Amino acid sequence: MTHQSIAFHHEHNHSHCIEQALSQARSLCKARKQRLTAIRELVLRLIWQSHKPLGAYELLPALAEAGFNSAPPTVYRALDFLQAQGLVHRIASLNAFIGCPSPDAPHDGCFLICEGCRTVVELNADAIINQVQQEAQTMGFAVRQQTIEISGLCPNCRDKNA
Amino acid sequence: MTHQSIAFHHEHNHSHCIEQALSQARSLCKARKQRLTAIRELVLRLIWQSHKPLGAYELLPALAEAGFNSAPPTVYRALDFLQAQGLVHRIASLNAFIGCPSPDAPHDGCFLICEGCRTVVELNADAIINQVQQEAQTMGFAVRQQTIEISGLCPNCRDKNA
DNA sequence: ATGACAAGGGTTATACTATAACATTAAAGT
DNA sequence: ACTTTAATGTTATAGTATAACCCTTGTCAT
Ligand SMILES: [Zn+2]
Ligand SMILES: [Zn+2]
Ligand SMILES: [Zn+2]
Ligand SMILES: [Zn+2]
Repeated sequence: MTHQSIAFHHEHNHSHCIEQALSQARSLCKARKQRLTAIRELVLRLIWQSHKPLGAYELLPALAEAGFNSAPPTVYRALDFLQAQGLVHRIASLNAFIGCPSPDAPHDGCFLICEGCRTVVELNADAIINQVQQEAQTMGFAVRQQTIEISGLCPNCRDKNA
Repeated sequence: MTHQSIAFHHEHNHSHCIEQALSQARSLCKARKQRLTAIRELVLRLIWQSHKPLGAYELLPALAEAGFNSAPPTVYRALDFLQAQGLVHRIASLNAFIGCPSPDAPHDGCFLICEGCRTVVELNADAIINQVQQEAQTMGFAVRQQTIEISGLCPNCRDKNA
């Protein structure tokens, strides 16, 4: 099992995913002198509850439960921060957010989105990104950002449907 | 100049783009026994006013001017039809719609989006799509749909900024 | 310490995007 | 003509995101 595909294995030790994400976030923010406040950490933890992307409004009830203000700006501010730090990605085709498993270096994600179980896996897709760069270059186009979101069926759901 | 990149050349004969798109749409719909009604054709024509994507709500005033009902469902229905026929694509990262220059065969577009002039070009990106297929396959993932949207600067805007 | 400043968060309102549901009209097939 | 289906009109509402303003808290220089 590759590191990337771990999310497609439903029985993996997910608390490890959560703890690793939070630990990485803390050390990254510390190194960058950015403040991982209580709200921000909570939002990050909520997003990492699973490998399924969450919409901003799905986060609000949990913020309310935790005693924070739960108006939209609160969660969008936290999400903006987390995105700026590369800790979460926004999935444009779903209007939803997913934790980044490798936030050390800033990058655009490349996502496999299962339409069966809604699990999302972020690929290390250098090959795709290089291919895109190449195509763009022949058009004289200077790439700044890439949105690459692939929908379909993960191995589990594909087998079920077969 | 390649066929693909024509939209990046601001001085091209755009009425030719429009007429070709409409003529293709008429013949495709006829062949498929689908009705390209007045509203649908108008929406398609509006979208082809330029090579810049339009939001659904940007179409409403023109529909009103033409004497049609201009409530959101009207334009979304037309857009749904045009998308189903492959005549327009939705750009998820912009919540906007763009005409498809090659609607004969159904496909997911692969778009270069200029952040300077907002012009969008659809690539014939078999190479990218094959690369994506390959990456997905190694994960056991069955691709159904691809969202590939590249933002950056077109040749013109890149030169201006330099 | 203390004050000045910047960053974060609370709060209200609103903009923007998209769809549900049901009534009415127009088209197509018999 | 009659039936049936597809398209459009209409009203209401759901879902996503941001503007603007104010107050609190943290940061930092003095
Ligand atoms: Zn996990
Ligand atoms: Zn990532
Ligand atoms: Zn196309
Ligand atoms: Zn441009």
